[in-house]
Amino acid sequence: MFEKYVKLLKENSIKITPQRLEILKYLDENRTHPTADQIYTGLKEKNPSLSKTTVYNSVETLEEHGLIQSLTISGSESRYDFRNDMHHHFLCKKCGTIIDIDIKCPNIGKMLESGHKVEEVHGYFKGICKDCMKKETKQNGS
Amino acid sequence: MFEKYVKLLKENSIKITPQRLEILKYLDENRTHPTADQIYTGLKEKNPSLSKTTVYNSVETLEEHGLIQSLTISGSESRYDFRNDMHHHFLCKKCGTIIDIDIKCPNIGKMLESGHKVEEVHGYFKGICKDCMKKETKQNGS
DNA sequence: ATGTTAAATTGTAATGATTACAACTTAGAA
DNA sequence: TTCTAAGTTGTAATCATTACAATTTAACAT
Repeated sequence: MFEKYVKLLKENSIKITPQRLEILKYLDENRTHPTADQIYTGLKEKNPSLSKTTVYNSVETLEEHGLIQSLTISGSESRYDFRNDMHHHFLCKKCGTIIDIDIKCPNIGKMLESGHKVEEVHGYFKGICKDCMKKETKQNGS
Repeated sequence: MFEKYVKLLKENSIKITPQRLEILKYLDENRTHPTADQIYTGLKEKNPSLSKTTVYNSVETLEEHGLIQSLTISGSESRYDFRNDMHHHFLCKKCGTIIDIDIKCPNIGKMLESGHKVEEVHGYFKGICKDCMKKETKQNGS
């Protein structure tokens, strides 16, 4: 059940706690880029003793060790992504969905030459997603 | 003094107010990607009646009309950029500076084919800036 | 110039995400 | 099994942002 996450934590010398395992599992199974509050609400029922502070602490630890990624695409709250490989994101301003965009940044070469030490790369696109576009054209009858 | 900004507002059919002119001028002259609070503090002394709500309202209006850009690179607060052309940003985790990176996103072509309607593109790099790197190597004596 | 009105500004209060903190609990090493 | 540093919890504080109602004003028509 949790072997996968136990392994991940062990490999990164992070102390194993039931809360961290639950949070990792939740993020792995919910690739919707949830907020801390959504993680908390999603786990609270089956883990009544869970505290929201623990969610914040845990995602911070997991991010520091590179196990997960945090996104600031929405502006108002952080979102968390189980994927830690480089990819970009698209935020639909209409339905709020955040979609993974599987492209790598071709500018990294230039950045490495700049003299700055680059540790994170975030590519955020914002607009109206494919599905909402379809709905719009249907409504307009055009 | 303010002709440039009067022109900008007129061209975009935005009602001209002293507050909006001051805020635009501040952003033009302070290309440090200031927060709403920094704009407010920077202008408050010479404009004692200025309200922080007005700063928030104004930057929102200016952004909606495409005159300025807002950045969510830091996560905890929005930052505002007088430049509205496409460019990327680098946030130094050590000194907090946000540096303009003059590269365009070569992925836009792919995005246009994706079916999503792209209205905004944000490229955020995070790490340690050139200056802080120099200081670090000096300290280490290496 | 003056009057009119919708829009903008202001100050304060509310909200919402996140952090600080102190008491309690627990994972993992000895 | 014991010990201790680290993790968890709940509550209270903080900080950015938004809501709102009263006042003021930009811009247009007269």
